[in-house]
Amino acid sequence: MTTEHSTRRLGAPDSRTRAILVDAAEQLLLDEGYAAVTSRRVGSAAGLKPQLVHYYFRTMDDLFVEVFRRRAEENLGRFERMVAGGCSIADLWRFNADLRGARFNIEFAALANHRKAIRTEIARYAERFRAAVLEALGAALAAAGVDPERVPPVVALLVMTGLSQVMAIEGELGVSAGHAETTAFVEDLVARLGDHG
Amino acid sequence: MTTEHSTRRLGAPDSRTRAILVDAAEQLLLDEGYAAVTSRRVGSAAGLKPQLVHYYFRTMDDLFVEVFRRRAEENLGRFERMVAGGCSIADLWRFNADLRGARFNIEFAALANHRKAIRTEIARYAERFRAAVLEALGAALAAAGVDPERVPPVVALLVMTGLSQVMAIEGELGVSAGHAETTAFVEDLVARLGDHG
DNA sequence: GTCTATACTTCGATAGAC
DNA sequence: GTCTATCGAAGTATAGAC
Repeated sequence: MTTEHSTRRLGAPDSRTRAILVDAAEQLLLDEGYAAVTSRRVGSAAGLKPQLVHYYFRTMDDLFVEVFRRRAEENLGRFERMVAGGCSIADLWRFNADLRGARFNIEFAALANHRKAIRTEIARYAERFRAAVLEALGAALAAAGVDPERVPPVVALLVMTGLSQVMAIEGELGVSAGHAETTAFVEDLVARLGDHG
Repeated sequence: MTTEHSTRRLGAPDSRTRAILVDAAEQLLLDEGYAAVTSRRVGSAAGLKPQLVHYYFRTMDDLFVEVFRRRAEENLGRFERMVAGGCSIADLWRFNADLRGARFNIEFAALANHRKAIRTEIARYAERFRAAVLEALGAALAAAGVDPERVPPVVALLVMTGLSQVMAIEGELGVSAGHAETTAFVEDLVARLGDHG
């Protein structure tokens, strides 16, 4: 994460303990927000001493970046495997509408507000993911006979992303008015596009 | 904020100093994220002693709730004044697409993740605001001749909200691919609807 | 209404023993 | 690789003088 060198020892990246710490940090982040991810609480949640966090990660930011990166890579991998087998607009919508990652995204968006290293990491991933989805969505829309002049794929992508994001955030707050209706609307639209292709 | 009573003194709600503290807290929240909103930093930013924060607010949560509530009321007031004079779909889109509140929303969405008092406050406001916008948007869509059976107003509302939200979050990260194109698309659509009505 | 003083907790991080 | 021990900084909150 950083190029400065210090005399401090650092644990191996493939360590089992290290993975456990990342698991604990991710769980804390999801359950209680990023402010709860402290070396003491991560250690405790993992059943280990907090100093081990500093043995495996130079700083807490390094730990956050690792939590993010691990999930991002996993997500990107899943997406690429789905696309490789050929995928419909409905598949793309379902992948996108997965609520599992919503809280995760909110926390990291907030974190990115004031932690430079994390913002950089998120931006890099967001662009990679964006490009991958755009390519798949463009192909799927073309197959469904949608004129890209009339509905640019990138617009459809942003609408799709925005919809699932806003429903996820509101869902967490307990506000769900119109969600069922909107989901039904999108699924109907997507099904009709599927019939065409 | 709370019904427990303690012996501690509390400053007047209409105090000038209190307003300055809320200003400072809001600025810190926007600039550096909610984790930066501590009694020490708020006091320092306001040029006052941190203990004054505790004189005006029983807990830091009370301060957060006040920051949120003040802005929410102001926002709702502005919206209602706009609607009172009659408003078009374009007006609604512009109001919604105001990026100024994006960071604010992200921070509070993250805060709501783990602070019950704040979540309750946000949910209450979100529902009020949602109802107000829905009413205005429903009327504007009807005036533009949009069939509510074909495009339910609540769906249009969620699309609108989602779009501006996702563009705001990405914009903060420095990811802006497709944003200009999407904004142009929406503005064109909205203008065409305006011509009809 | 604002201050000093202070209690107590938790934080990130490091050094060095085993 | 994991532990004990420890530092200094920062956090929330309260009591009481002025």
